[in-house]
Amino acid sequence: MGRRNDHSRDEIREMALKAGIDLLETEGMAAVSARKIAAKIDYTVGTLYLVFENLDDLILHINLRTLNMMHDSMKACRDSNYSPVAQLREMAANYISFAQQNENRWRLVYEHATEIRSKLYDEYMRVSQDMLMLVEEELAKLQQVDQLLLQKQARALWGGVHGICMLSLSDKLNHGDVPIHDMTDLLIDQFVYGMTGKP
Amino acid sequence: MGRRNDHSRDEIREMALKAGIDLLETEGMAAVSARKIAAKIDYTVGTLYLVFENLDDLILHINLRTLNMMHDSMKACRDSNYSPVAQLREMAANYISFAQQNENRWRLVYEHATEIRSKLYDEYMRVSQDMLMLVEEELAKLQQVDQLLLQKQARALWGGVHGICMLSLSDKLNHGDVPIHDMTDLLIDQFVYGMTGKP
DNA sequence: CTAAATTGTAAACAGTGTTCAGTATAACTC
DNA sequence: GAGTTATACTGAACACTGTTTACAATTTAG
Repeated sequence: MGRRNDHSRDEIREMALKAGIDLLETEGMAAVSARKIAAKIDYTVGTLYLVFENLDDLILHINLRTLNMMHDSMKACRDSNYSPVAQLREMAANYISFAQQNENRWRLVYEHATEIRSKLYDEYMRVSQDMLMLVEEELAKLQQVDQLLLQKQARALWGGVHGICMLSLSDKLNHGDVPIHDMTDLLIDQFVYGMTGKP
Repeated sequence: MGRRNDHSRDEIREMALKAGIDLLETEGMAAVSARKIAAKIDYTVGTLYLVFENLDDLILHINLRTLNMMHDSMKACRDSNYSPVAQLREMAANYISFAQQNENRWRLVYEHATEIRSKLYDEYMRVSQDMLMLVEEELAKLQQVDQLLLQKQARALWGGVHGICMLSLSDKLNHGDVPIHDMTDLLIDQFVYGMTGKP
């Protein structure tokens, strides 16, 4: 066909990402393929490679958007009326319900193996860091400790919430009839109590 | 070539699993393909499908072996001289070092999406359950609580250890220079202290 | 010794990510 | 306005993937 010039590079990028996300949400992770995305936006695979380094690059962009959504959602659930513990519980509930309602997007973030250390990866880190900061913030209200311990605590606690979420989704942990929120609440309560000595 | 009859079905199964594990360990998850396994054991792909339902089935068998190794390792690190907390720390350290030393095998267990609910899946559950029992056992020594709470606690705590391990391996959490063991120790200590009220 | 049952192969199918020679068209130059 | 260059895009190819199946070779049974 040759030159069309229907859309700018950025427009094609945006269309491709939207198409990829749509495929991911409606047909699952395996459906996110170069040819399917290309077909959806009415271009050929070659064009996709003009706009993204490779499929992994495209997927990393999708994942970055997902991570940002998670961060925004966690940020939006903050309420100054909550006690720190109540706030942490709320954020965990938020994290879990996002994962449940957007399972494919959530899984792609954590199950897609990515060996590349690109600029995208730094962005990954930054957003993950930002999410942890929200946790640190609440933990800081409960005690007077140095920055390093605060970091450890936040990572340990949120790693815990993440692990419970992960294993529950894949049903590898939640075999019994224990609701997920019960477990995160328990984790947060006991962790905080162990931290402050106060119930 | 036709009929050879060099090995029994079970022998071929065993050879295929060993070859798959070897490929996994030396070349990574992506290298575990039907053709590569077949080539390694000097049979064709068709034979593999005579012995396994499909590649997913084969991978599930590999994962089951990995899970059993993890369970055995955790069981072997038990020592009656340890206090319950020390024992939990030790088991977490064991869990993590296994994951670090067998990263590809560990990742395949938790990152390979498997939708199928086969007999293999029940085995998966059983072994996971057995691992959690080891945690429950230690927690039971620290307090007098009903079975349900004990289950919740074990799942919450071990979900936590798992999450920290997972995120650390993929470097999505451990961006700072916080050692993994520090975080699991912190998690365990604070969790247990929150549980018992004793340091 | 023949016939049947089993064992394994080889090729095919439909899909995947990725690359690239070639072409159609827009944009620029004269 | 014609000719040229640069750009945008295609379509076909390559090397892979999982999976199925017709067929051939060999063992076993009768």
